[in-house]
Amino acid sequence: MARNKHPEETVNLILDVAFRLFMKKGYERTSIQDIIDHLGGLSKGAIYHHFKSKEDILIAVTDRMTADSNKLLASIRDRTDLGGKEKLKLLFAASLNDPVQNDLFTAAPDFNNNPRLVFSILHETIKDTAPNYILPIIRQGIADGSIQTDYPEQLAELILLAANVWMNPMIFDSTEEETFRKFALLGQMLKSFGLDILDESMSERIQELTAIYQRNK
Amino acid sequence: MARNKHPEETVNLILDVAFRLFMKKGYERTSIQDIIDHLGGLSKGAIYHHFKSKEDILIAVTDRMTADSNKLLASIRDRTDLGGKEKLKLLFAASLNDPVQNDLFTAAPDFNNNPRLVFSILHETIKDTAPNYILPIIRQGIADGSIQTDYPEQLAELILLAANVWMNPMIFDSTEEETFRKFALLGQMLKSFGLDILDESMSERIQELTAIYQRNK
DNA sequence: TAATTCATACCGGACGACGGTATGTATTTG
DNA sequence: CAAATACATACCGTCGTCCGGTATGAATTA
Repeated sequence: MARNKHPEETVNLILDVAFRLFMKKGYERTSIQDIIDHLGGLSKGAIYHHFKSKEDILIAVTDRMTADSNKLLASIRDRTDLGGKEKLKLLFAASLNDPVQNDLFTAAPDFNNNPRLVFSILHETIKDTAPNYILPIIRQGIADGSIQTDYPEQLAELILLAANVWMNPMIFDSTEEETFRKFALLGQMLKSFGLDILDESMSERIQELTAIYQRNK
Repeated sequence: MARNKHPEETVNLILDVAFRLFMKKGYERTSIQDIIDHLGGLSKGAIYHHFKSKEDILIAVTDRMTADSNKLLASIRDRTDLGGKEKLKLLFAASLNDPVQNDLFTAAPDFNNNPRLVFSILHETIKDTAPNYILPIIRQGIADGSIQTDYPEQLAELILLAANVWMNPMIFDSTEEETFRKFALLGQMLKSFGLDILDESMSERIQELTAIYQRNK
């Protein structure tokens, strides 16, 4: 393979291929050789020139996955025209309606046999998304009176764990019906914290995503 | 190593060693050779005589871990002298006060770098414990009027996910303070579902367990 | 403009460790 | 005593990683 004048293209190619394979076959069952075979001529040396290990590729892949999502979260978090509760609601809606969700659910990653991926999501959710994106919003909500809780950090974690992990139909292979019921219960729980932020259109949307996943898995 | 007249002892030895290593180093970073080295003379042949794969050992290890716990859950689930809500409360108390928890938290498994273990817990919680142990109790509670919900399956999952995974200080390396606050928020959430089943003594107990973990990790 | 230097993209084989298997042997069991 | 079982040993293919080497291009110098 000829030397690429724009090495970032090579990096992106490797990440594209690795992403697809990790999602389809799982991290542990994807070998470096598998990746090479889908690289169209590039070699093992190329991979280890750009990444220091297989684990390093996984980290880059998940980083790229969440980068866009985090940008969306940050843009809502940093708005100055909304109260805390409004931001939370918008955040749910915007995340669900993000068109890239369609791509992800169409890809239908096999999380059921993907300990590494699930672990990454879990870890990222608790250690990054909750404290850096949800917590500031909740704090704002406390300040402006739209959210009441004595445990903002924990509320951020619990909400995200339920919404990001438990509600994710790809992780626990939920049917449309189950997703609907999970969403309803999540709504009740949020309401009990004074957060009446889920609505019918969101429920329909997540059922739609579930259906996409079930069709393509 | 001489042939053992009681092969179950060999099986248990293998499981003991594997358990300790999986907890300390994580599943993926524990090699078959590591296990052999701690077996006191036994060889690879012995392991592969009793287990068909490394994964198989992990399954046996986790099965043994949850067997006792499940026995406790079943004994409460099957009592006929208690209402649904009372059973739930007793279940929380009994699980926390089980002395084997001290051993586990003293062992201080490194879940932070243990995707397989965390995944196993997550999977077992949702696919086994929730439907087989919690759900029947919730159904009973609905029947006897002590629990109200339209989504018993989902409530069982959500409660257990929060209590078993989120609240587990070993998984997210919580401090005593964080554990206390998580427990308080969990209590609020349960109360919102009409389940005022957490009390001060449980809070103290889980803080005690957290302290044990933090000392030994 | 041509020659030189140097960093970097990439190649491809070697290596050790890994999980797993085939086969042999001693001991127990029925 | 024969079959089944408990283990040992030698070995296999694959894996992730490393590393010496080459090709290419950009910057520097002449």
